[in-house]
Amino acid sequence: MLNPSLRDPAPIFAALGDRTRLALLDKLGDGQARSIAALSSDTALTRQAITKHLHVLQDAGLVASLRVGRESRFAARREALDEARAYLDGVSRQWDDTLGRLKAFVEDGPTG
Amino acid sequence: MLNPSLRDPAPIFAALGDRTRLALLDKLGDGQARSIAALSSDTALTRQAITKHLHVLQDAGLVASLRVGRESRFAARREALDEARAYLDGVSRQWDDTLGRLKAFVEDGPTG
DNA sequence: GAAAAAGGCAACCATTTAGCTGCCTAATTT
DNA sequence: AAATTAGGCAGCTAAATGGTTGCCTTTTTC
Repeated sequence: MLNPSLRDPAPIFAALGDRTRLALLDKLGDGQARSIAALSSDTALTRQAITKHLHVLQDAGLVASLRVGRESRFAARREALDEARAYLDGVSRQWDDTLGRLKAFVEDGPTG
Repeated sequence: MLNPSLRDPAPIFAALGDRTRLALLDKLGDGQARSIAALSSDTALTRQAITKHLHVLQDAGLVASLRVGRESRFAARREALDEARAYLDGVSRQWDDTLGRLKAFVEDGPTG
C-alpha cells in the first residue's frame, strides 16, 4: 500500500473536486476570515448554496469557522491541504521510479 | 485568481475523491499496465463497477487505456497528477504568505 | 468448433449532491 | 422598538454517482 497515513485522503480530494469550492478556497487564500455573506456576494449562487459548500470544506478540514456576533467567519486551514499534498507527493514519488515502464507502455504497448 | 492554468483542476480532484479509485491508482503505481480483470480481482466490487471507476480516472486523465487482444490494459498517467500537484502547490504557496494572519485567527479570533 | 475468458452495453436502483425557496431566530442599526 | 442584516433549518427537485444484474460480442484456448 502506498500511503499508510492515518486518515483517508479521499474526502479531502472530493471536497476539492468542485469549481465553486476551489473558488472559495481561493478567496480565503489571503488569510482573511470572511462571513458567509461576504463569500456569497459576487457569486451567482444563493447564500444557502455557498453555506453548503463551506460545510463540505469544513467537514474535509479545509476551512474552519467561528461565530462572531451574528456572523460566521470562515478561514482556510493548512492541515488538510498539506495532507492532500503529501499524499500526491507520495504517489508522484512512487511513479517516478517506474517512468521507464510507463514510457514503454506508450511507445511499445503495454507489457504487463 | 490563483492558478491561471489552462485546465480546470476540479475534475481531477473529483476523480481522486474516492477510495476505490485511489486504490486503483495505487495498484497501477508500479508502472505495470493491467487488464480490467486483473484490477477487479481481489476487490469486493464487480468488474463493471471497477470499469466505471477506470473510466472516471480516464476522463480525468489519470490513466490511459489500450486494447490488446481481448483485454483492455490500463496504466497510470503522470500529466493529470502533476496538474493536481501544481495546483495544490500554488495554493500552498499563496497560503504561506498569510500564515501569520491564519495564526491570528486561531489565537485571537478572526480579524476580517 | 465448443468452451472459457475478457469485456462492452444497457437498464435499473439507491444514495448523494448541488441547487433552490421559504420561513424562522438572533444580532445590529437606526 | 422597528427595521435590517446574518444566518440556521427544513423541504423539495434534478442530476450525478456508485453499485448491481443480465445479456451480447470478441478473442483465446482446448
